Amino acid sequence: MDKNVISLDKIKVACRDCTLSTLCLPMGLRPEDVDRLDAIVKRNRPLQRGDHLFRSGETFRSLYVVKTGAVKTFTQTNDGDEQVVGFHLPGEVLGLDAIQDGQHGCSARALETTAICELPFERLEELSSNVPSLQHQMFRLLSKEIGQEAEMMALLGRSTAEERVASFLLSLSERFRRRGFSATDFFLSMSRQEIGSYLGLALETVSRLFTRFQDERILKVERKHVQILDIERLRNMISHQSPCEQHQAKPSELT
Amino acid sequence: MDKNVISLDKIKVACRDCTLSTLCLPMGLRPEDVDRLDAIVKRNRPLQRGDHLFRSGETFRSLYVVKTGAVKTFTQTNDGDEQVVGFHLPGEVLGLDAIQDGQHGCSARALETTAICELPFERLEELSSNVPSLQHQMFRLLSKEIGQEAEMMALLGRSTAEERVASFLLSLSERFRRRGFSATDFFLSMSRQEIGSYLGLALETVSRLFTRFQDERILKVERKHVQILDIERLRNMISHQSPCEQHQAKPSELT
DNA sequence: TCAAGTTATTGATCGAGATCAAAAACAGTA
DNA sequence: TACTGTTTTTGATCTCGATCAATAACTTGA
Repeated sequence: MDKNVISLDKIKVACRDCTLSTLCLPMGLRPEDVDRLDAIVKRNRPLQRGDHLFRSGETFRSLYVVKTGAVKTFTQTNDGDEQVVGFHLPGEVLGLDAIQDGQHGCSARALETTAICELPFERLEELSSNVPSLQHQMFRLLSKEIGQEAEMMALLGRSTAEERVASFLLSLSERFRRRGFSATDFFLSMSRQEIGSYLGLALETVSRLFTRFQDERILKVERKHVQILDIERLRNMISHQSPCEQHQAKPSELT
Repeated sequence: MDKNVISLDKIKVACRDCTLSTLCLPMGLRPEDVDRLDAIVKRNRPLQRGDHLFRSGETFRSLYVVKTGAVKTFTQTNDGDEQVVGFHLPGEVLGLDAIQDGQHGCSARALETTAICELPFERLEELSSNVPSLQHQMFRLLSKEIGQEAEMMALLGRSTAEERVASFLLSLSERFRRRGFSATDFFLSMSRQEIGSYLGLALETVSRLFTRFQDERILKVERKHVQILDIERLRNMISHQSPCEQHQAKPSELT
């Protein structure tokens, strides 16, 4: 009981005190506007592994931000099994695709115990009208999602299994780093099956690549526990799969 | 000279008189707000086939709406050749991914003679702040793009070459239909190469599938000219690739 | 501590689609 | 009208990763 209160307390951090505020919506807002945003945020009790945050087809009412833990989004394929559409780490927003027609186009469930901030969309929209910098942040947020999905399309359209797994690991690594965790030592909260589904690969292929990367001393993999031993070799995999000129690093990539 | 004036006149239709207004941003706006939107739209002279609308890396200043014609967006792959990211038909918006960091992440060039409406983004943002229904439309627009890209990811991640080409043709068909053109008889403004790049297939595979669909009396293909003879068979290709239950049509699909 | 279920690894085989190659159709131009 | 370059079609071959199958490792609960 006492323990429960404490853990709920931890979860109910105001936006202004939240460590994620640089990743999440408040970025670039004036303190008083952060407080106004804070006022509309609902902080419900955490989800347990396997709990649904929302289901495909449900009416869209809110955006959700992952605070701690991890969530996967997925749809049903024609032949019945699930197709993973994304993995969402702390500071990342879910539900953006549902604004369009007012219903969720995919389902979301927790991969582990997960705390969520809920942003009722009508109130968020209203607030955006009154706070230009919030409107701007919303546009940026949506735009970022579009850019990231386009990158993913390029990955799925063109790349080999090796490149896909390398990209996936680098993406996780970078996202953990930004959140203040180790970029080279982390736990996967999703199964090989789910990784495969997300990357358009069979789960066996994912497993084999993990094994191969381990044999090549690029990784150390122990079930869910991954250590990146040679991040440069991973980077090289996605930048020159062909014996071609090194691409010029765009300045923006250094940020 | 006279002819030129006439064609420019045709292009400079006000939003309120534009046949695309149901597809484009004005949808759901009050007439007076449409006029305010209209006031910030720049209508430059048409692009010729091969002209760039913008290039990857350029500073982002405006969104662009295709008025007539067609545009492709693409990025450079590591091994030098281009990866097509999207095809854009009349009423569709380009540049949404660039809001995020203020520079274009892909290049856009005209596939044929193309008229464009330019929407300077700063002014659009300002107007959105003052016109809640425009802000709402902007959110919907961005959200729609996210949903469509997620669908494309699913297609690229899971589907066979046959399904990809079938989906591509159905998508074009539907988009032409909405614009008042024939859904079963149209010209492709892009090459097999470009289709293949977009769908993650070799151009030879695209060509072979066109030939096969023709042999099976599903299509009639003559270079760029496509006629869909049996749209139901195309639809079946993407809904049951496996001998499984028919999926329930969502009500929203009937719209 | 054992049994049952789940998830991951490893091996063997097969096929869809890439790649290589050449011919054919077409477009632009002098 | 022939000439040059591009785009498309068609054929032959090969490869990557899917699929099938079995075992191993881990997890959970009684």
